[in-house]
Amino acid sequence: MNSGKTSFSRGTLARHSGVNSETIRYYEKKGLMPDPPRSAGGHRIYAQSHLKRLSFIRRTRELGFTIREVRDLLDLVDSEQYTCAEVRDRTVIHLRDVEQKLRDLQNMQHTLKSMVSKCDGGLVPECPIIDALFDTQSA
Amino acid sequence: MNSGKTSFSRGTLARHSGVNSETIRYYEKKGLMPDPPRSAGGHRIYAQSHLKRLSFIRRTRELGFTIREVRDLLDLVDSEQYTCAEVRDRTVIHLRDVEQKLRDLQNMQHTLKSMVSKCDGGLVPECPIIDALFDTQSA
DNA sequence: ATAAGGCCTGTAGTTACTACAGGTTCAAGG
DNA sequence: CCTTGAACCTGTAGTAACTACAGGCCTTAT
Repeated sequence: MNSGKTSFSRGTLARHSGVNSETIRYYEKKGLMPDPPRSAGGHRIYAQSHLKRLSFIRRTRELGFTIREVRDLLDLVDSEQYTCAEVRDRTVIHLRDVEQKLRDLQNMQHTLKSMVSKCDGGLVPECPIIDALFDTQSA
Repeated sequence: MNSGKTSFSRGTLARHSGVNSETIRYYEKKGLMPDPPRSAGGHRIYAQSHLKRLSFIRRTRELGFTIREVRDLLDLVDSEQYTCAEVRDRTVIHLRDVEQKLRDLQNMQHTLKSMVSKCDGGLVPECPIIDALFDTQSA
């Protein structure tokens, strides 16, 4: 992929970026990727800069940023008027979200574990898990 | 709410269960809640048993079970042929899912934290976060 | 008896994709 | 140069789990 090719198709971009080719079209519609140049027949033509941008999007999505957050981040970068502080602020806000989800999941894990531990896995329909879930008092 | 009322409307059920009244209709369509009896004019009429079932659904959803998993669990309970072992197995499977999500989020948290720590929050557009995200080499 | 509120139905919107159908274009091999 | 099969084009529909209408009927309290 470093073999000097300076332009490529959507499928090739997909392969090199690890993003599904339909998803590339979706990102274009959502304003994350620019409308690329087209061939005479209407096919999209991509360059290295597109690959770089798409990789940014993929990495940012993998870190759990929403499409909207990614777009805002890209808009900021595209404006060329961003400061490091702005970017950090957004990242910190996202980090807080992640940490909240983490706490929620830890609570779930705790509850599930304690339900499972109360259960002897017997062959009868007397189940502390079902009881716990049906019990109106329990949280 | 313990005031002896033996039947109530959808809105009242919603208030008592903490589930949005539109969501009750949705659960009915998805087969989690039964088609309830109706008044002469077509309004749904609910009883205590519905409140109990809906609370079960809410609690189970809060623990991160999918609609499908909740329905399967309810089908099992409704069959009255389940064993404690079956219920525990499903709960353990779900627990594994939760723990995988937990690990993913912990990775995110770690990456985000390390990006933020590399950033001095300066007023210039030279940002280690953006660099990290744009850098094709980084994971 | 009447008016305000709640309920009825079906449908559309949300997020972030993914997967077609039906038709055109590209590129490689002969 | 021509053929052919793969890849591309468009728009739309499907996924999960709700939520929010619109337009109209029912209930209930005064």
